[in-house]
Amino acid sequence: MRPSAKKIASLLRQKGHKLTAQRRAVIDVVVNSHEHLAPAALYERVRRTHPAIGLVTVYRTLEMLHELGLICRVHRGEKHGYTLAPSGHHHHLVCTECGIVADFTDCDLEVLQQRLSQQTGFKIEGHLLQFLGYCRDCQGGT
Amino acid sequence: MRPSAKKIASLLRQKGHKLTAQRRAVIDVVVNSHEHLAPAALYERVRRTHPAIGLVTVYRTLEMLHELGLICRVHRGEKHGYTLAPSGHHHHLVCTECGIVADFTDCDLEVLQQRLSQQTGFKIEGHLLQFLGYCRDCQGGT
DNA sequence: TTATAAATGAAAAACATTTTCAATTAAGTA
DNA sequence: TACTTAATTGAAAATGTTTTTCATTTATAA
Repeated sequence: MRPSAKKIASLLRQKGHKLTAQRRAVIDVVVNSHEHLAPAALYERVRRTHPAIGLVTVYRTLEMLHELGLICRVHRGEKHGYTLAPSGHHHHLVCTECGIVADFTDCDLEVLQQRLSQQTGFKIEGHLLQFLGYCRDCQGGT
Repeated sequence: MRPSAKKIASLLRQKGHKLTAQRRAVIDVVVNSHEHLAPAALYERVRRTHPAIGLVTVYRTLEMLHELGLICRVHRGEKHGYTLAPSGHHHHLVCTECGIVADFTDCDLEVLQQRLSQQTGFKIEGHLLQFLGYCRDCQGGT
């Protein structure tokens, strides 16, 4: 489930953060975008409705949302950006062309993880799984 | 199989690249390190045997090796670095503490990939899979 | 209201990476 | 071996990204 802007806002306040106009604006952009956005791109979008916002504030808000687990980082070649985090364990399928993100939850890596752990002696804490490709709309053109 | 420095060197020349002392030095460091190294860290190490090398050259060499598929990028939180690429399809198990990398080859993601492709209409071109944890040596301390 | 701690924005600092360009050099050829 | 040439190198500058600093503003609780 993708969380709503309202839900995120109330969570922020629950955690003792102030709900400012700037934060609302950032949250709105994140919630209303299905692509993942780099801080600079997000900044540009937020400026449309909130021209006075500073890039620093975007960075700070993203960091905060990330710490609260409300957004997550997406990798796309050398670049990366953030996208809304649906509740619970999940992964991304990312379009390399337009950046749109589809979420999925089933990854079945427990067996593999268990075996790797035994073979290597590593204490495994997490995994990074992401598929890259072209979404329906981006398959035709270059 | 981890490729040897010699093998990498001959591959470079095969591809029409010159084999300079600087490149040898970078390759040696990569081959003799089981951690993944950020460009700056690699630069420091190469300087021990080759003090006159420039950071730019390290960047350029890494880029070249990456394009040839001889090294690959490892993610570690917000940071990233490069490590030697064993031949063929493989993935990494990375120690978040010391950066050491263990490789593994079996990931069994074809079934999942197939299903995701059908469900979403994405044309999937690749995946990013990596486990993060603590290696045997780094499990004790903080 | 008012008090106050948190948040903001501008500017500067800190980093990371890329570009430019003149000087150097690996490697093929005579 | 000496020559030629295109590739490579390193310093410096340019670019881009992220963080820090600090004075000012503001959300929120009393």
